[in-house]
Formats: sequence, structure tokens, C-alpha cells
Amino acid sequence: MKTILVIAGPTAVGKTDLAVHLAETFQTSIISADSRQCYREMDIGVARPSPEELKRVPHYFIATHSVTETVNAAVFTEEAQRAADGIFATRDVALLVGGTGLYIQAFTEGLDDIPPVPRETRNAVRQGYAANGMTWLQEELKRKDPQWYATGETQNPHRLMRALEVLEATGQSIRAFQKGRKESPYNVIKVGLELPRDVLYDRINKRVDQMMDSGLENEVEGLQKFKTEKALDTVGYKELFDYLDGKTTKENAVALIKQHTRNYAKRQMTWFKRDPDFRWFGPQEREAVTAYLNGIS
RNA sequence: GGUGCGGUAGCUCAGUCGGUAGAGCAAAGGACUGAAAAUCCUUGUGUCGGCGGUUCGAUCCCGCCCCACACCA
Repeated sequence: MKTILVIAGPTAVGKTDLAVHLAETFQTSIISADSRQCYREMDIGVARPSPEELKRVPHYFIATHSVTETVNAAVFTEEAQRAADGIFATRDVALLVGGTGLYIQAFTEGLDDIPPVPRETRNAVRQGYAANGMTWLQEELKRKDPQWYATGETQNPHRLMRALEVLEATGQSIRAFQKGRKESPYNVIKVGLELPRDVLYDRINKRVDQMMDSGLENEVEGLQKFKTEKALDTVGYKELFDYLDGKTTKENAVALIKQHTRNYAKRQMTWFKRDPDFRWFGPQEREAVTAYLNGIS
């Protein structure tokens, strides 16, 4: 049976290191489940695997897209499926590695089958929100899709806009399409990496300093023309844009990058911890992880 | 030395026409199905700078002191 080995965990915990090692051990390739490392214009700030690591093990969904393209959970799912098909053509194990919980979930449990929303509809909804604000979104949903409004996140603009655009595009409530988990065609094994909170935070702080030493400021400076792309709404980039715009000092920007990265790591932990299928290890426990995977796959 | 403006939650500040105080950020916890490194939800007792005075009652008024900043000497 085809097996997907999932390696997940918070940022800076050491996923890449372990994953490259495991890929060599199991003679296979890595599908990256990372919503930012897929952009070729972003490197230092998203802690993309090094050229050496990429050479040692084939990676999919790394530096494959431009920040000007639309990438989302659906796009990822399609590309990951294509990658998996390619890997499974010659072997029966593939690694799915990353910190984007939604992407991992989308690939292993499937995404609900919701018809695509035409560009004009999507833009109309976004413009409506930009022009009229949250109240408008809420009123629209309350009137047109009371079922959703009664149970949805009515303070969350992203969810409101999504619900509204699906309604406008299909004439049906998004709830009509939401079926939940699907059975994966693969044998999915989930390994989570964790470290004590203070150790992880210390690693994060140090890694941000290293990024600055490696020239993150230069990288961000070169991306200013893409500042409004949603791909650039990313920790490490938005703070330095503010600095380059003269809105804050460099010291403050760096401190904020560390802080926001810690916040992000916490959110990732919350996401993964709620999934009981994960088996947790420390990033150094290579033998233990290998033994666990051998025993179960 | 003088004058002015401040000293309130970890930080930035609001406020109480006198009845012991609240926002944003942080922190902690949670959610999450086509923006997900995004977005959203929950949690706020702190000698209201110190000491006195007035008052039934002061963080709010008065006096003195300490600290910070600005200006004048």
C-alpha cells in the first residue's frame, strides 16, 4: 500500500533536517507542505531548504511558483497529488513535510468539492468588503444565507467573504458543499516534531538573527514591488517593509519578526496538537522516528 | 535654579465633572476546508510615582517630595 509519511511541527523545530535524513533512509522524495516556500522569490525569510539539501533529496513544491500567482489549499492539493503520483510510480513511500496544517489536512483528508468561483464574483465580494466593511458582509450573509450566519465565524472577514462568494457563484450555501473528512487512498502516518516552548522560542530568535545576517533585508528590499501581493503578507517581510518605509526602526522590525514568528509557532502547535493521529518526537530522535515508521509502514 | 508637561496593566496610552479604572499591543489558551507565515475567538486587580492635607470617601482637588521630558536661565 502507498504510504504518506507526514512530518509536521512548528516553524524552526527542525523539520527539514529530519526529513532530508528520512528521505535518504527511505530512498524517496519530499513533498513540501509549506504555503510560503513554494514562492521562488522568497528564500531566506521563509527558511527554504538549502541548495545542498535540495540536491540530496528531490523536493516538490519548493520555489515552483511566483508570488504573483494564486496559490492556495486547492492548488497545493492538485500539485501534491501530481507529485505523489510521480513518486508512487517507482516507490511506495512519500514524505509530506511542512508546517502548513491546512495544506497537510487538505491533501490527506481531501478538500470539499466546491465549484470554482469566477474571478469577477470574487473581486466583487472583495471590493464590496473594501468599500463597505464588515457590516456590509455581515448584513449580506445574514439576509442571503441565514443558516451560515447562525453558525459561521461572523467576525472573520475571510470566512465571510468565502461564504458570500460561494453563495453568489453557485446560488447555494457553502454549507451545502461542506462534507468534511474524506478517507485517504493512502496509508497516512503522522509524525509531529516538538520542543519545549522556551527551547523553541530560543531557536526562533536565533534563526531570525541568522536570517538578518544572511541578507534578509536585501531580499525584502528587492521584493518591494510585490508588497501588495498576499504572498508577501508574511512574517519577516511585512515587518521589514515597514522599516524600509521608515515606519519603524530596524531593531524594532527584527524584534517584531521574532515575536510574530513565536505567535505563528504557537498557532501551528495548536493546529497539530488537536489531531490525535500525530505521534510526537524530538527533532533529534532520528532512530526513534525511523524505528516507529519501520514498525508501522 | 525657574517654568511647562507628564508619572495609571509587561509596553503605548485613555479615563474617572471625587464613589478604588479601561483600550490597543504583549502574554496565555482556543478555532481553523480555495488568503492559512493568513484570519478570527476567549482571558485584564493594577500600592492609578511617594508622603501628607481637605472630604463620609481621593487615582481624580490642595501642599511638599521623587523621577522623566521640554524650554528658559
